[in-house]
Amino acid sequence: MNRKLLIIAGPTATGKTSLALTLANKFNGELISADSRQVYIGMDLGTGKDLPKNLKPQTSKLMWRGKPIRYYSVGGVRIWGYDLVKPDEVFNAAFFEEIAWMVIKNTWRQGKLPVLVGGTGLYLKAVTEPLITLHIPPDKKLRRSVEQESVTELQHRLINLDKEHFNRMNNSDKQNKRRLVRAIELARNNTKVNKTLAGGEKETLLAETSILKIGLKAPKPLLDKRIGERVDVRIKQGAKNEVRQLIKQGYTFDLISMSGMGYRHWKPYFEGTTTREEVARRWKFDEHDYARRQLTWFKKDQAVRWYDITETNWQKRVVGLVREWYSKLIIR
RNA sequence: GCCGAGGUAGCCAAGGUGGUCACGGCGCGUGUCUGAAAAACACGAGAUGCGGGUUCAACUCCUGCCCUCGGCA
Repeated sequence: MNRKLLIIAGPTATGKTSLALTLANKFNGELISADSRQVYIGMDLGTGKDLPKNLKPQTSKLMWRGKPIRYYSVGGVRIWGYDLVKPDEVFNAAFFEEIAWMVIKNTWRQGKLPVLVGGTGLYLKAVTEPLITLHIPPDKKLRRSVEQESVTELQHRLINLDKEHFNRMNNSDKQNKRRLVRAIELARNNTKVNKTLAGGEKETLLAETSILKIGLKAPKPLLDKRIGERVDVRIKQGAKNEVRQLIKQGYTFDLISMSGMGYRHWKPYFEGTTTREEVARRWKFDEHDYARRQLTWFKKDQAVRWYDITETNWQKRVVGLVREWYSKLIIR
């Protein structure tokens, strides 16, 4: 077996998608966007889907939850991972893992190279690493019943159920209600570990797959500048109207999909308590912080081959690296 | 020029009968992360306009200067 999977990671606004498209063209690839926000239908400008205007999605024969998975075709290259669910539907890392692997296998079947590109660290990890607890589903009833409880109450609840788990958590997570609830959820379901990919298929596939991870980065001041410009462009292109449309369609600001940047920021604006300039400002600040957290996440992955996009010829060097990897049978 | 208000971190901003060199928010920096992850959470750095006086002790009181805002001229 000689299966290959190319991964392009890095913070927002470094040009991941454009690099991925270039590489896909050169190496007969298909893109899979690993982005927790671009999965929503109708959320385009705010999430920064880099698509030509008026490009319509196409339906594939791959079925997920009874519906065909959509993809876009840009200059002959397919982009998957966009428009997977409606804004009020549930989506998460486990779902992404399922879909991503369906697409990856489909791409291989055609003799092509899957290029997983995105900034959502957990989603990339969900595809490339065996994550056991990822397959324990959320317990809605439990979540609803404890959502009002304080951090201390939740801590006690977890300590009673699984003291070891609590002790294993770090200080930050111990004070994070969302993580505590999830831990409680796991403690109550620790026998129900089931796998979405039957029979440990994912592990087998991973074992015979050669993965190359490329990371893009830029000095923070430059990155912040690019982020600022990108936000301005998206606003100019009508990010506000996109939100207005979503509201008109009945989607509300309390949805998870609407908690993303470029959406939640408009809430005070529509309520008349802030200006468009202020929205832009806040949006940019949050993007800065997001980029920082993405970097924090990816930094820990020793396998990532980093490229600074301010260095000359970085693209040529990336292409060179990919070519070498692509032509060899297996690289370890 | 006169009257009034005020000058506390990059920005907004609390404070007190003078007494561990000062609340908080934003921003900034660092980190956490296994079904919400563009979420959620943790940690950190940073300040009393300038000078003089009173006092054991002043950011807090007095005073001169500089600056800002509002009103009057």
